[in-house]
Amino acid sequence: MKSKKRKTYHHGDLKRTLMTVALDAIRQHGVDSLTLRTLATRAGVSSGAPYHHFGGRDELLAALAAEGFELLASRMLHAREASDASPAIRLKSLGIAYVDFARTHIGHFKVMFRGELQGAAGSALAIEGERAFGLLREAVEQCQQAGQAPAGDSSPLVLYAWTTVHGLASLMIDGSLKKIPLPTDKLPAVVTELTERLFGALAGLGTGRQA
Amino acid sequence: MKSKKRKTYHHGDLKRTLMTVALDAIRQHGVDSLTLRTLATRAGVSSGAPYHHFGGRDELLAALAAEGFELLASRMLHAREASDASPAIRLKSLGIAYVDFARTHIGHFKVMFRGELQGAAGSALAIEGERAFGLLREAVEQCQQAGQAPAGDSSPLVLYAWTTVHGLASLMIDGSLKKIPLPTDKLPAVVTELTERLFGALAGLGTGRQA
DNA sequence: TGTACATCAGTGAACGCGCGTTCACTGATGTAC
DNA sequence: TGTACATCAGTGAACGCGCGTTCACTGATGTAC
Repeated sequence: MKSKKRKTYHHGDLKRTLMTVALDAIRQHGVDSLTLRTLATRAGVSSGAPYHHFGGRDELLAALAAEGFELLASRMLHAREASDASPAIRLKSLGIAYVDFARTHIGHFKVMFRGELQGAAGSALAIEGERAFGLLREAVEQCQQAGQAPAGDSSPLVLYAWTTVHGLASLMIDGSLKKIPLPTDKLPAVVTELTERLFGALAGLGTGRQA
Repeated sequence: MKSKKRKTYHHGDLKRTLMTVALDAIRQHGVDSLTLRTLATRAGVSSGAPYHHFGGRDELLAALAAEGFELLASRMLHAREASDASPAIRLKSLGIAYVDFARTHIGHFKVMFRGELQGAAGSALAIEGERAFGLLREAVEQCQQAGQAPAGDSSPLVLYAWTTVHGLASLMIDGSLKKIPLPTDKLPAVVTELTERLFGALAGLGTGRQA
């Protein structure tokens, strides 16, 4: 079918191809319906081929999740470096980077945040996920030190930031955003603006006492 | 095993039992790993029994989702009735009701918001889901009319509200909230306070132009 | 109240299917000399 | 440059398994008279 089909016996880049095909399938149909067999078919190889690159289905998913966490962290790190004007602006950039990552890496995002991967590989991934979270916390606390966010325990503020970006990302990904009549082609701009607003509102929070 | 096991040939309330057991399994292990066979076993009946009450697995899931949407709408309606002081307070109550529903109905919530149910039953459910969303929109627009939220297109504000409650609910449900060191027993109170703050901040939004 | 019968709601064996995974194999590629 | 051989990365048939689903059956319940 594919014009690309070089009839070499050795594929050359099957590992990457499998991951890409998997991400595409996950983006469209979710993690659960992913099977190694259809993956192999879609990649143009036999059903046994993937086992030369992954220990099994779970290992493939773990690899995707790990890649996703790395990408997310790198996006956020990059966003932080690019805008060192003020802590508040830095925090805003981090939030936008988070949402933008989700928007452009739907497959990764879905694998990363399905709760059911736990286990041995799961805890390793949890540590990975901690990095992005740590960046958020750091940025929030720097806002506090600069007087751009209310002092005190940072946890509620971090929770607020996390809620905002993760909520927006989740809605975008499960398709619920379609309920809101926004021009689809302008969605990125709208999302950016909204993220800015939401994070901008952080400075106005926290006047009450902590629980 | 169960002391409850009345050895009547007819179960009496198998439909409800199956749904309850299913919700429990989904809460713990997610939708994907749910099988009718283990469900039947857990309910103490044979593998064929569920088919006297549901057309099949998909129909059971659809029933759970429908029940969830009804419960959510009823919770939100109740919250709205209970607090007709001012539009802003009403909006806050709706948000709290949403998050509280998610917290106390994790199984329902997971079934309701997995994107992959589409199809014939899916569109029917989408309409159901529209109800809760409509209540939010209504409350936001009443805030606008009362001057408690910035005028103009309500969509960005509704998106803001939706993002907030859904994000908080999602984080609670996939376990990510464990990353934030909060006393577990006080979580409900914290969530309530946070939701109040988030929705309270809505009035300060929207000074920019719409996209 | 008792009896005959229809219907309801279970049983449990059986079916086909698709999946993850394994394995003996084989063609292509890399390397030592 | 050519040859022998090891290794890599595929093939494709086969396996067992658990699942959704079906079906002939049967015990329990409801109803008409």
